[in-house]
Amino acid sequence: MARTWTQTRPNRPGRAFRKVRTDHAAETAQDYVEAVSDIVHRNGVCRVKDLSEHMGVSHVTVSRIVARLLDEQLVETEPYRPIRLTARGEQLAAASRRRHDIVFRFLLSLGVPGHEAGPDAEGIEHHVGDATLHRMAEHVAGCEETGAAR
Amino acid sequence: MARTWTQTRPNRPGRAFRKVRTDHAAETAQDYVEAVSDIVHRNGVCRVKDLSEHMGVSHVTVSRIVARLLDEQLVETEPYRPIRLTARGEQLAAASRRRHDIVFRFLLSLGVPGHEAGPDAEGIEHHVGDATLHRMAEHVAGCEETGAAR
DNA sequence: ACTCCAATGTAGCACAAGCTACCTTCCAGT
DNA sequence: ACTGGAAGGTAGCTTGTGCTACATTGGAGT
Repeated sequence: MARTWTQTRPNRPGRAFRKVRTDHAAETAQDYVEAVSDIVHRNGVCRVKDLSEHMGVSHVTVSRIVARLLDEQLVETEPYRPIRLTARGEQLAAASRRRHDIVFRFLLSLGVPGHEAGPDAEGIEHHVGDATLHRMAEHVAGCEETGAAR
Repeated sequence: MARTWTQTRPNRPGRAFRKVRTDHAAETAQDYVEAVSDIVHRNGVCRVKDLSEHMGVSHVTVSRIVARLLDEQLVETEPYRPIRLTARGEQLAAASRRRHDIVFRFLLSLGVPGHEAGPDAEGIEHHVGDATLHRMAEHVAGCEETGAAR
């Protein structure tokens, strides 16, 4: 096996590992903002219920997270009213969706079947750095140039 | 505003959402078990201190997580003593490392520079399904056949 | 205009993972 | 043999995300 222990597991304290709790909150924000964007485009409005179904969690969880997005000025809403994205929220949603699309299409171009590429892209998208994303985009472009997937 | 679409709309293909986030504890277990394995191979023994440096968190966080791994019989240890993997722990570590290696080498074969491939692989490895992993392995094999990683 | 119920909000619990502050243990060097 | 400092354990707080149970709201339909 081509890998030695110290090569890929540098003892650089912490840098290679995420700070789980902190990062996760940011990922969640992105996921929700992206979901709001999707739902608004599809349904016209986005309600707590829509989000709770989309994310597969209870409405309680959703409304707490929406409250945080409100604090962060990513969404605006009032009690019992639909949820809209602010300009900042739209920006974040667009960036997230772009990233997601690249990862998703990259997986397809790799030959991963669509039913697995979707969930995998959801999980992966938050963990690809700029260089990796760029390489993925190039790979997708290369494949689409020379024909269908692979 | 008449919302007549109160029934659930299934997610569109390609937007299937990530599962419950309680899988997260399992990811942590894998990361720690892999780290213990790495450290034992490198240093001979693995201490709480080594883990806290490796993971970039305080020793308190480490010892709480180690206690959980103990419950799950993935490691064995005693107070103030080094941490060893059980047979189950070794198994899990081996599986995790295999997965990690494939993702890491795949990123390299894509042309991602090593200093970014490491952290990205850490994040990505837990979100790669079997089909994706298989495709990645094939891609790596293909690249190593036709020459070095670009 | 009222009423009923789905949607939403609130209270309060669990648990993971982060921290600081403080206490205990072990062992290396005298 | 002693002891001081590093390693590790414990207490207790914070935040994030999940839940159930219960209270409130608003709008659809009578």
